[in-house]
Amino acid sequence: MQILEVLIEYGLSSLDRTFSYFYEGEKKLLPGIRVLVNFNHKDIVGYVLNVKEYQKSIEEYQKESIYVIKPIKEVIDEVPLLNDELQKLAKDISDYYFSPLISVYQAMLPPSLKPKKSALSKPKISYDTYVKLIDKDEYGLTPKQVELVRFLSQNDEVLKKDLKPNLVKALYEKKKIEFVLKEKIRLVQQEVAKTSDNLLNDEQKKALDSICEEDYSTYLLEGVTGSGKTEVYLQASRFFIEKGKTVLMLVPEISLTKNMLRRFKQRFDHIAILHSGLSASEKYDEYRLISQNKVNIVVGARSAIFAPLDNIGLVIIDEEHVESYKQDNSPFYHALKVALLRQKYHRFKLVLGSATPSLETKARALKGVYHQLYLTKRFNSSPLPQTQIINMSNYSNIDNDSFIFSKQLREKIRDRLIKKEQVILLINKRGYAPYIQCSKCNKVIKCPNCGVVLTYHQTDEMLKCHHCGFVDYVPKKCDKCGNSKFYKIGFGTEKVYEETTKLFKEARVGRIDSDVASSKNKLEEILDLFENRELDILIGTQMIAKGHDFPFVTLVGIILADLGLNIPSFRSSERTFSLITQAIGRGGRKDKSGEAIIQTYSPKNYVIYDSSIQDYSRFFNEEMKVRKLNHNPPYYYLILITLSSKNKDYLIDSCFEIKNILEAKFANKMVEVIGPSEPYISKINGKFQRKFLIKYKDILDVKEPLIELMNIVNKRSSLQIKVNVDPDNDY
DNA sequence: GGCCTATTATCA
DNA sequence: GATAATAGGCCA
Repeated sequence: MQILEVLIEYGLSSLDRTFSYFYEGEKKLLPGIRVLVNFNHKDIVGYVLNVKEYQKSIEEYQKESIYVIKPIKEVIDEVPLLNDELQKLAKDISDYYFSPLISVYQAMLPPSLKPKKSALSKPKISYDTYVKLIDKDEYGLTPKQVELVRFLSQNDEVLKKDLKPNLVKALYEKKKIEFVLKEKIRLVQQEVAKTSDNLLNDEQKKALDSICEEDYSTYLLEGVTGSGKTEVYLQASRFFIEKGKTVLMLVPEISLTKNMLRRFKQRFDHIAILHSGLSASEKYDEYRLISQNKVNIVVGARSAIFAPLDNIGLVIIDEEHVESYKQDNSPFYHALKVALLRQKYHRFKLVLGSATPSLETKARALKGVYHQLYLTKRFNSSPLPQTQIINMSNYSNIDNDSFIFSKQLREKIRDRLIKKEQVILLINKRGYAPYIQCSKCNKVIKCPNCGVVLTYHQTDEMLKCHHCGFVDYVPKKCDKCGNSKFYKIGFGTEKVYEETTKLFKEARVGRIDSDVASSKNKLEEILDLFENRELDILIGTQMIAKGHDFPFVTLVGIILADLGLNIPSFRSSERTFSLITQAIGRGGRKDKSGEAIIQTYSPKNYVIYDSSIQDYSRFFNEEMKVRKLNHNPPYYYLILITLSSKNKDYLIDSCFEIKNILEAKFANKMVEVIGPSEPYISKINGKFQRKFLIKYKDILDVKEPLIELMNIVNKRSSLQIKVNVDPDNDY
């Protein structure tokens, strides 16, 4: 008799413990398999964490147990789903992110293998039948049969469905051939012509040599747009593959896997792809290819960090600063953190590539935790675009026919249209949140308590601080200049498109907005049109700023750079800097030099200025001061706690109770509790939400108190808690 | 009291 | 997360 310690498929912190079931069958069960069990009157899937063998009978065991133990209903897997490393990794992630262990397993595995009831109806392994010759004696065969036997003797194994069915049948009956089943790989990869390595410049060579050194550390490869980071990735990959190691290549989003995959296929074979754009069956097949050691390179997005590769030599995270590496639902993991955790087992090289590294990464590089590598020279030495900042609060700069365009931008667009060159117009609408600005002195209304921009809520026409919870009416008069008229700032792509077509009637204008972005085909279609110069002007949000190469773009216009600056998040400056820097880098490749126009109400703001001159170090130094002042990362670590309940009063009461509990626990520690405050989305599915932000220096000060808090909240069925460690946003 | 719905405890 | 047990609301 075996006693199984089983995790239940429900990803709840209150159920983040094992339940015991027994098994009296013949098989020797192993940790890491799935079983079907009855849990509270329902049959669901469980994940076996531990197996204990007993000589005594279940009746005897039951007598000593305080629980009534049930038998499992079914054994689902013969072999463990995950290797030793990944089983341990799941535990590390669960501990770090305060998330249920089962939800980590569910995040790690493809849909067909997830420890979840729904996985049972997901695609299974698909097989192809191959024909194999076992007896080449042609005696007594018809001419057609002889022909097939000879063909098969030339070819080892041939797909059965490619051959004539009756001939195959006849030869099978004469015992000339046998059938072999082989796992089918449903994702069809396009063939790509091979290319040889590009010559490296001195900086690239130095970076490559460092990455290939005999140690196991982490590198920040800081390289401006177009400095040839990918070529370094490729040649470093070759080094590790030739040593018999495997390589994991992460890119921030699905649309960028395509490009990166093509680059890798030009040099290598045996590559698997992992990202959420694949179908469940494709994911399952790619996953098996990896775990059976049939590939030595994996290219993918965030979840590919869980690829069951063995013997990893190199992990590359490209565009390290991009927020999509952080999952924003349970288990809230960040691919970089997972990579660092995996490094403990594999001792691989970790390379973080970026033109504008996250402040956390850059700070670590400067401290010597990561090794710093630079690529400062652009490919073909093409110059960076000339950049001009336009002050939109100066009325004389604004075009007479439009409030969106400056005179300068309109003039330059007209010039490009005449020259048959292309224009990109960027609307910085990331994490869009409307705010209020004085129409006369351009003062943005901020929170009197914490200086964060107040968000305007259309529904109740109130201004709210998403940092500390402050709420106020829209002021009658500006407290700086006494003016009584305010702008609500927050227009979108539609408005800009409308104005553009009005001002430039002859231009062919394309627009990428949320409608377009949700349909993959439509997005590609518009990008293709622009690439083929069938559009003159492309309008869009941040998604047009990255990845794509448009050699005929000689002008980039940033419509209102402040939009991203004034969102209530500690990362808004970092994001805006990165976006503007990248957008400017889009213009002027090849032989044509480019220009960029940045329209803003805050021309003196360091984010705007530093990005206009593409000076990351300068921005880093300025922004670090702000982070230090406001106790934000990388000076403090953050944990975002969201509490929710159907009962608003109960929620608010509980929040203050919790605040007291936490403050008592954190007294005399370097820990701050901020809140409760209203999150930007304050009501979801009929449940009200409030949030706390915990700022701390040492996780050991926070760990136990938070676990206790979660236990307290979990005892109250009408109150839910979500804990997000290292949140990407604090609103 | 009886019926319906909302809330809460519990799962091996 | 899903279910059964329990509490709450309303009517006759």
